[in-house]
Amino acid sequence: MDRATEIRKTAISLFAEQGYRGTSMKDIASALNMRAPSLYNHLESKQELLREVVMGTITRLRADFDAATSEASDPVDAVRRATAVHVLLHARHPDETRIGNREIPSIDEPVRTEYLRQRAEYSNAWQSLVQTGIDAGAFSVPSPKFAVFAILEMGIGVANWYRPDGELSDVEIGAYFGELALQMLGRHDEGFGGK
Amino acid sequence: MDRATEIRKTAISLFAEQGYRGTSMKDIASALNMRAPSLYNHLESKQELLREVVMGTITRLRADFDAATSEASDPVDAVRRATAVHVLLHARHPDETRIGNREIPSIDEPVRTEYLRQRAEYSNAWQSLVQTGIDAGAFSVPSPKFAVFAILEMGIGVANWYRPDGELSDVEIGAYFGELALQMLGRHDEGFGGK
DNA sequence: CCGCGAGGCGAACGACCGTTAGTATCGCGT
DNA sequence: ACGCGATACTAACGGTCGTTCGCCTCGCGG
Repeated sequence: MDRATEIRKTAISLFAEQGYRGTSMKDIASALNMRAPSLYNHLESKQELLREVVMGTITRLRADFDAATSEASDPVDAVRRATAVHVLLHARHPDETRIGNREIPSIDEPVRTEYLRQRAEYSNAWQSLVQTGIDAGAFSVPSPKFAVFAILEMGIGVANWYRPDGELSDVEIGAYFGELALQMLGRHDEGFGGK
Repeated sequence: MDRATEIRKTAISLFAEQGYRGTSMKDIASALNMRAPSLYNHLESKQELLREVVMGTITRLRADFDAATSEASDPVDAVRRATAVHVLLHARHPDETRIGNREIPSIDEPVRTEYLRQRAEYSNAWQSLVQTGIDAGAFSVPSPKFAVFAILEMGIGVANWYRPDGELSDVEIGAYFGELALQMLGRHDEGFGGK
């Protein structure tokens, strides 16, 4: 692993632990037995590190969503798969996703606006997916908009408590939360706790 | 409203919007047409403002939980009430709860450790509540621990999207999420009347 | 063996931060 | 009318920050 990659990994870890503004370039350098000015041989600015993390993560999240839903055979399967990949990304990359959720005020313009736009598009894609399911008669839910918010937020929260050595693996939690999501949407066909 | 209260309200608003470290004493003072040093006639330090917010919020959350569950007649009712007050606090105090969830790295020791301890106790109280329901045969859930995490996180998320002028009021969302929580726990008896 | 680029280093810069000290002003109780 | 407490102000201090600059060393290709 080359220096530039080491620096980025260390920065992500420290940003997640201490916050972006609570982490100095000296902190990052010290963790690699370097001095702060030496970092600038491998990057342009501290802000660049943050930008790479948050934009990379939202891009990855949207790509996973698109892949998952395009593989699905019907709306129920699509929601199950989309929830699973949403949860999986948060379980496997808790540092990156926490930074993306907590450090929004630390992102300089114009990147912050673009980042928020992409997040809104991700949320909108979910709303459309569920609406398609409702139109197809697959779901029965009093307030689909709020149900989707609930599904997304419970997946985001996985980054705060998931531990690889816990009683369920990340894949199992993804499957479990996929079923929870379908329950919350009032899935009509049979299955786990369905009506 | 006296000056001390005005300062605290302004600080909460700015901390929520820009982050604790992204907000300077000058920012707070400017919003009140003051100079930064004048703030010190009304407070001891910037950190004191943060401490008051986060400790006040977790104390309020635990008190509401205790009140809600002690009024309940059975585990199903207790979970419904506990979810409702959890959601209500996050809907009505989004700034304070967001600060409590995002600014953990900004809290100086020893307050941070004490704050995290109180959060853990709140989470533990929820786990116990649900376990009581399972023992009483009211719930059937494959992984109660993770179901509780999901319920708590989906309520925390309300602070990120709830708007007072939305299609549902905060009380309605609290009731709705209470039902979602019971679904997620695989409630055995159905409806509002209990068994 | 030489040259050169990559990458590390100390020094330093300008900006900003939280906070303190000392001073002025205003309004109220007496 | 007077004094005093509350509260605002300016000036300033010590510290930290991100970043730039110039230098030095090291290893490798020719």
